[in-house]
Amino acid sequence: MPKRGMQPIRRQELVIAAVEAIHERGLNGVTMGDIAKRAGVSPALAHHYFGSKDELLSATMRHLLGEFAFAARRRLVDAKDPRARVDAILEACFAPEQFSPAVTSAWLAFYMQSIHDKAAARLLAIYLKRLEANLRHDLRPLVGDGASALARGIAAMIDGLWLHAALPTLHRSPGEALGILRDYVDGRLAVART
Amino acid sequence: MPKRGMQPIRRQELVIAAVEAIHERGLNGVTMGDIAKRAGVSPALAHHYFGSKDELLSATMRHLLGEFAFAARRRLVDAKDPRARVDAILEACFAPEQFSPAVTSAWLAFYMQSIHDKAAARLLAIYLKRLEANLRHDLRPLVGDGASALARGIAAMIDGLWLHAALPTLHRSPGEALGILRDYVDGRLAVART
DNA sequence: TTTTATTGATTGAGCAGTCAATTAAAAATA
DNA sequence: TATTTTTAATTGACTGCTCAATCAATAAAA
Repeated sequence: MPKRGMQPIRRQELVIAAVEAIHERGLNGVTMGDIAKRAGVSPALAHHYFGSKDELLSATMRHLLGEFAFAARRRLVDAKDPRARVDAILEACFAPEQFSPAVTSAWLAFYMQSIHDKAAARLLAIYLKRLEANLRHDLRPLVGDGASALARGIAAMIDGLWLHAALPTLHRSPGEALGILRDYVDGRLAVART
Repeated sequence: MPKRGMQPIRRQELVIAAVEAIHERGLNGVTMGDIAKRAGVSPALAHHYFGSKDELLSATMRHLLGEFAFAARRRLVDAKDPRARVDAILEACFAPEQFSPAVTSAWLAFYMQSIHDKAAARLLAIYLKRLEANLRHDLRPLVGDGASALARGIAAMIDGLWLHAALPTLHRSPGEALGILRDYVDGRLAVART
């Protein structure tokens, strides 16, 4: 039952299925069969559209990076002062779209992957550098020289909170995570004003 | 060339080799062959002493948990006031023994594993709960009701800093990580004293 | 008739786990 | 002390399974 123009639809479906499959089985535990089954197609079709498992996983990673960039940009446009811009970034990190269990653990799986995979490391480094640069830029007027260290601290805490949120045993909520992050930032800003 | 009494020695060697192999190949990418080769024995011997790959990896996880508990206890004995006790825990997390690239990425690999593996999740939950309970206990006299949230924040930041330290692209140092953590704690303590 | 979507069957590699055979130390026996 | 026996360490060869990747065949739309 072939309908024309399926390519972009199937690619999208497979990428989304990959996120969920990674959540269930882990990045290396997942098989093309898992992903294809979830997308409702045959494993052969996944190969047809992506050429290889590596390519499909790589596309999945780019998809996540793109979604986050979009969420952050959307929140940044109507944030005027530096403090609001910092908050926009924090909110983007814990918005429901970004923060479903499946999306979070796929993100973290790619973090782990980039420990020993150069290609993944390159993609992730771009994302992390940009995130820190944005934070540093907006923090500079607020804390001066401490901006760089604070940006690194915030970036680290975001990832730590994601990591803990991904562990089902701890059942942490996004709201709680945001609160902890804001307390951190407020504490540093208070010290800087002294 | 069989020498008697090799069992404990080989088990130890294999566990340490497993940590390094996990660092290079990831938890699911690693094979019994990788680990055995690094330990200088045949794959069959690894099976002989551990029965299965799962058992070897589980023993490796327990090894890491045990080493950390030891490092923390050692630093806690001569920490007198609450603030010194908090610092003892932070220092244990970033002490050179705990903080080699291989050890850090093996830790994180087990974090990821426990997203979809019940047995790993149980072990890790015990560790995390105990860490947070210790922090909370020592923070209570310093920040009162905020102790619980601050303990969670510190635990999250520790793991985030580990995660970033494991990414070779960012080349972060343990000293920097400790500085960021201490700034966080100091900021919150200053706010609490107000 | 051409092009695109789709799959079932197949291949080949890699790997966990098994087993029987080998070696040498230690213990038991003469 | 000299010997035989037992026990532990160790491995190479083998088995069976899973999975990524390929390909030829089919079906429908254009």
